[in-house]
Amino acid sequence: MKIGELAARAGLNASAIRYYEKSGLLDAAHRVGGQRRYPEETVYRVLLICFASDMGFTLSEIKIFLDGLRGNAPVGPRWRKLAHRKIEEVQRTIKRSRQLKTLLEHLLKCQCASLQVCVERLSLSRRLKLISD
Amino acid sequence: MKIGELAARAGLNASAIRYYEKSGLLDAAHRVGGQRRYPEETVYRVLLICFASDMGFTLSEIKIFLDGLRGNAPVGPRWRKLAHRKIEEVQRTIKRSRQLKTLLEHLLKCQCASLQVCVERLSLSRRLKLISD
DNA sequence: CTAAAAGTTAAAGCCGGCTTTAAGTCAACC
DNA sequence: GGTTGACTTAAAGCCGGCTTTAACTTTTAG
Repeated sequence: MKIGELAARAGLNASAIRYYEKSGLLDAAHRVGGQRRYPEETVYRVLLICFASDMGFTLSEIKIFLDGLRGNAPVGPRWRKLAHRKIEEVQRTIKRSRQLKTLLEHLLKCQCASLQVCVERLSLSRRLKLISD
Repeated sequence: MKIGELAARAGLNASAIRYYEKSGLLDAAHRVGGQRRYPEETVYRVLLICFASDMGFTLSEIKIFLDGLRGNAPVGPRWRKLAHRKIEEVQRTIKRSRQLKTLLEHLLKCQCASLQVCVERLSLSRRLKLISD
């Protein structure tokens, strides 16, 4: 498979694939006349990269993730550490997102005199509470 | 209040404050001998910017948000449109985050032979499901 | 056989949100 | 009144994750 087909099957540009190679996420591909040729498995690997990327992993995190893959199941202390860190990060994100959603939905229909009042009513973030002191 | 104090009270660098001014988030400050002087209210405005920024708004979105403030309560069609868009965005974020959390917690304790198996068991994203076809 | 399509490289560009740098000015204290 | 620290500006730099550009080679279709 040439780079164009691989890219198309993963929904990426060829330049992104080359970038992944340069970043160490993909091994240097086998060449024919200077051109990269890929085996079928690479599609899976690239789709994994896309998935992790969608999930908000940075490329260097994805490298740790992929380096930890053994028989397609991730393992190893580095990986476990990353996973724990990510879980905490994700929990904070969820909390923040819920607060924001609550605030926005409230603001769209509220009659409060000021943001401070809304924020108090919704018991939002310490940072914004500081404001109303 | 000079820029350094304002910055300190908002937990920012002075350069960030100057950047906000240049970006139109803060009005050009009153000057004394060429130096910026701020009234107390500006602290509130900057804290609002920090809060919105924490919440994942871009600076240009924050501009819309602040431009819509009337008596500290946001209004106007531009603002309402932004709010609706943000709510959808936030919903997607929450969904994605939950999936990721589920996947990571599962991977930390699972005995699945491969990621494909995990993904199937957890009924995850279409994109990764494609992989297991 | 030829022309177009797809591949190659290194290097530069882009985005947002600042920070840093350089060179200079102002203010606060002794 | 001099030193030091906080301020000023414009411009450049940084980060990640690519894309674009330019100049070139290889493959493929007709």
